[in-house]
Amino acid sequence: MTESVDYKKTIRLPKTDFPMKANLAQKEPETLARWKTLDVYAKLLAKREVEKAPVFAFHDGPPYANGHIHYGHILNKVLKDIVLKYQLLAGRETRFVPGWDCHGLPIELNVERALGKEKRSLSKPELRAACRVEANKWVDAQREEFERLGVFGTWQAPYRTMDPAYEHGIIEALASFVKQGIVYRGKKPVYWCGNDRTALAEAEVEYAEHTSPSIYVKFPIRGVEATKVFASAGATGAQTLLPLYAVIWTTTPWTLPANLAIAVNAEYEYTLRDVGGEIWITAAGLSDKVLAATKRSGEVVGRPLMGAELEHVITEHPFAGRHSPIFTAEHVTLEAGTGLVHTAPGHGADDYVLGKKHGLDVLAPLDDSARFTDEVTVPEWRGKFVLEANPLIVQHLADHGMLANQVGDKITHSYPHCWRCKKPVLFRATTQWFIALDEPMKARDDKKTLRDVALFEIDAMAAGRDLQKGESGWIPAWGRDRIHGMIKDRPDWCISRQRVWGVPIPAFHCRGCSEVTMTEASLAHIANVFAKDGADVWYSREAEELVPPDFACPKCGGKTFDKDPNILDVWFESGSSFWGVMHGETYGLNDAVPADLYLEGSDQHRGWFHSSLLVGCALLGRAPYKRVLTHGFVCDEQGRPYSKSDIRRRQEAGEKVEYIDPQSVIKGQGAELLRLWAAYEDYRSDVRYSKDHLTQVSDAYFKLRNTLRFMLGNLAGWSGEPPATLDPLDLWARARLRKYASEVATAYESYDFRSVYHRTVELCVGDWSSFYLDVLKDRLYCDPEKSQRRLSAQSTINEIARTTIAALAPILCFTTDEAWRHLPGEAEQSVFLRAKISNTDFSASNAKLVGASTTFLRVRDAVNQALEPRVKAKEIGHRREVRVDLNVPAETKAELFRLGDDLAELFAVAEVHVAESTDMSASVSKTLFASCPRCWRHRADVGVDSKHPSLCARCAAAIEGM
RNA sequence: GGGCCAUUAGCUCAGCUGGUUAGAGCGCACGCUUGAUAAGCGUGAGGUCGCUAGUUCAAGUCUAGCAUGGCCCA
Repeated sequence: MTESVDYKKTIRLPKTDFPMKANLAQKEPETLARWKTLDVYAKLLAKREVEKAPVFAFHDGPPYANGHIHYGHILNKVLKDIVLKYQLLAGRETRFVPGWDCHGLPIELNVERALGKEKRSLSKPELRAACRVEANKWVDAQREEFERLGVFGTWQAPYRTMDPAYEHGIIEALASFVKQGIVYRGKKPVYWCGNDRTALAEAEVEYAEHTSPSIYVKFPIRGVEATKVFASAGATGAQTLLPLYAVIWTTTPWTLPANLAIAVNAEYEYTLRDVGGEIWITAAGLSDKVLAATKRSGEVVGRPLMGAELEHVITEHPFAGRHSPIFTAEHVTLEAGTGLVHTAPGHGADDYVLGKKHGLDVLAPLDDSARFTDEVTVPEWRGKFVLEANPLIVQHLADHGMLANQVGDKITHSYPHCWRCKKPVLFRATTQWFIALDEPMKARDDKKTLRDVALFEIDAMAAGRDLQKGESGWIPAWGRDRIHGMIKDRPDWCISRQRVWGVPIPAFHCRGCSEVTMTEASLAHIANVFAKDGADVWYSREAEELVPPDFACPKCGGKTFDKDPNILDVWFESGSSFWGVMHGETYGLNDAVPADLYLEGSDQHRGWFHSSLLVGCALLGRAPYKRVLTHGFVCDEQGRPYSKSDIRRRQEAGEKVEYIDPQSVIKGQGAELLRLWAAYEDYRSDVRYSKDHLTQVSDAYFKLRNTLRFMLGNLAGWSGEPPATLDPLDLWARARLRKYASEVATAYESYDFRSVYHRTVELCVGDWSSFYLDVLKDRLYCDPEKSQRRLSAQSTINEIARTTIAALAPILCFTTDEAWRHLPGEAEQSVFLRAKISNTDFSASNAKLVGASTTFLRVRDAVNQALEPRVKAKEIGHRREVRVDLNVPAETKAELFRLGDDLAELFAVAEVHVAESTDMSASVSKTLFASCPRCWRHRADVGVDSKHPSLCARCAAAIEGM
């Protein structure tokens, strides 16, 4: 009583070196270096191999090797890494071979821009060499940025679509299509620059104002065709004897020689109007405008016709001396023109599709410099550059009475121009290579088409073939509808591009007879050449050096050839990745086809998933993957795309938005936060990103970190000694933990990472921090060091810490690695080499125990509510000095004691008295017990020990034992 | 214009096959603690479940349309 003892020194407060402050930006690189030194990933893979662990075949979709990584890349790679690390911790072998898409236009354009004028003097091999350097530059940059995120993978040996081994795979994939007999050459309109004599990609076209002729052209409808139209319109009398014309509008007179049809919309109304001696057909809604533009007036004749009624009416071409039938098409609108659309399948995309549908020619009577060829019926126009021919054509129409408006009418509109020479471009059909979607595949017994097989595969995956029962191969399930619609409606695959930086289409053109040859055998030969020397040889060697031995033109027996000038569509390249990378041993994957999982953004339903599926169906006869998981895009708080360029555009438009550079986040706060962010958002739709989100993620991070820290601190000095028996509360905690573990495993298995996040936060906040750990403090701090109850608590905390760290490891790989090393006996280890995530069964007795806590916490809430006003009123200082009187139903009372018989301890109050009653109520008052100066509890047994008259019995014993 | 998707508290998410006063965590406000302290605990205020019709005894949950936003096409 007289002595004043500093009891604080006799209690065991948490003690750990695991710091509260994370200092991630500095620690993460250290952890990465440590992983490298320990060779953690390789060791883990070797371990799984020794264990003969099941393989989870995971395939990386190659990002384009162009520019630094942005949030989309980060989201994608982190999600992949979470899957990968989970699979590893779940005991499976998962080798992640990262890849890059290295060929293609953007890199080629970058190189050209950098070279400037020099470009023109560069040979193709030189240009390709420069592109290779450029691609490698970005591969290296992105590799560093991806590795910094903590992503495991064989970074020292990635795949690149420009690797000879990979190029070999591409040619083999192409050979499989040839084998199926579905590769053909055909004509298709592409953007074309007549000045540069080259095809242009979409990205090479710039829109600018341009003045074009504006002409209304009359297509005569004669004889029975006219009679038909008049009859449908119910027109009678003298007017039916007048000349009848379908009137179209165009701004490109030069495409008229290639006109083969007229398109109308089936659902629009069309009217006949007598404009003074002749009758014009136009859409009803545009009729007045057309008359105004042509300075005419006139009465409506008969009743309006639906576009559908005009279908198959045959008009006459105004000068080419052939027919031009009317077809219906959905692309016809009432925005401008006459509602009747001049259709030249060789000069327009819609026109091309419509022409295909009706079996029209793809007529494009131009040469490479956009001059008319001899196919043009009017001799004076032949050899003329099309834009120079324009006025001649207009005059010709006028001279022959086929022009409805005035010579010289103009329109200024937005028109595509060549990005390089700035001249207007045109749309011109050229010969391209295609893969037929609707031709029976020769190498198949059932003769199904590529489209048939692809659609079948999409549904087989949706039905969960290759998977656990009830699981769909499309995650989320609507992925099936999306890709199904795209495959169902897509046209034939145009696989050729008129560029240099890519894999050539290795076909040989016979100099003697122009026959083009590309066979399975020739491709097999080329594939081997490429495997050895790379595709560059196509440009550095002569055709004769590239053909197979004893090769001759199958048609004329010729021996001299030209090389096909086209390269493959890059989607064909990346679509072949499962073959180039997953198949065989090149990348250490042991023939892991089909892959268990592809995981990319939802834009890839049109891109990589799509092309991979088509290649898979030709090459394997099935999809190259068992599952496809898609994620959305990264958007800001308003839901607008969060990309540097988008934000810059919006800033220029005066919006108040800022772009947070991901590298600055990594350097400032650490990559871990971005990893947690990726797990925290619902990736199935677009995910949000902003400073506030980062703050929120950071708050959650520190909550988790501190909870772990507290647990680690309370394991200080614990020798691993197990208790003889476990305290009921600890039994509850273990049951609760098991429930959590099973939920987490289920969540990971179903790729539901945010559920892992939410479950973990709920657990740490709701169960551990505010209840379990809070209650435990008294035991941990004040009990004798080796008391059974203290050991029971510590061994349970050890379980909890290990399970929680393991559960978070796929997401918070840096922090969990650090925390793991602060566990007793794990200082030199890595969480990835030691921890496992397992789905332990959650038994019925466990469920009952966990259920009891619900009751308990409900009663505790009632106590808290009773307490709150008394504390607010300053009547009670702390719950430690509170006596609780409970009235509860009998069954609640029984439940209450399942977590332990010391309710005062569980409620963290001085005393609890329970009485039975029909409903529940709680009241609080001040206890009469004295408080123990060591443990601060108010207890009945304070002073029972004569040696320590101020202490409670437990504390007296604890002091004695020291 | 078409296909697919999203829209529940300030934020991130739960709400299963339609069924009592819509939940959690964060944030916020107020209070407690100072033996997890650049921490911890408690209490509380926040929602006409995007809008409009409809089906139904009953709709956040089903149907249709619309709006806003996204991806992919045209």
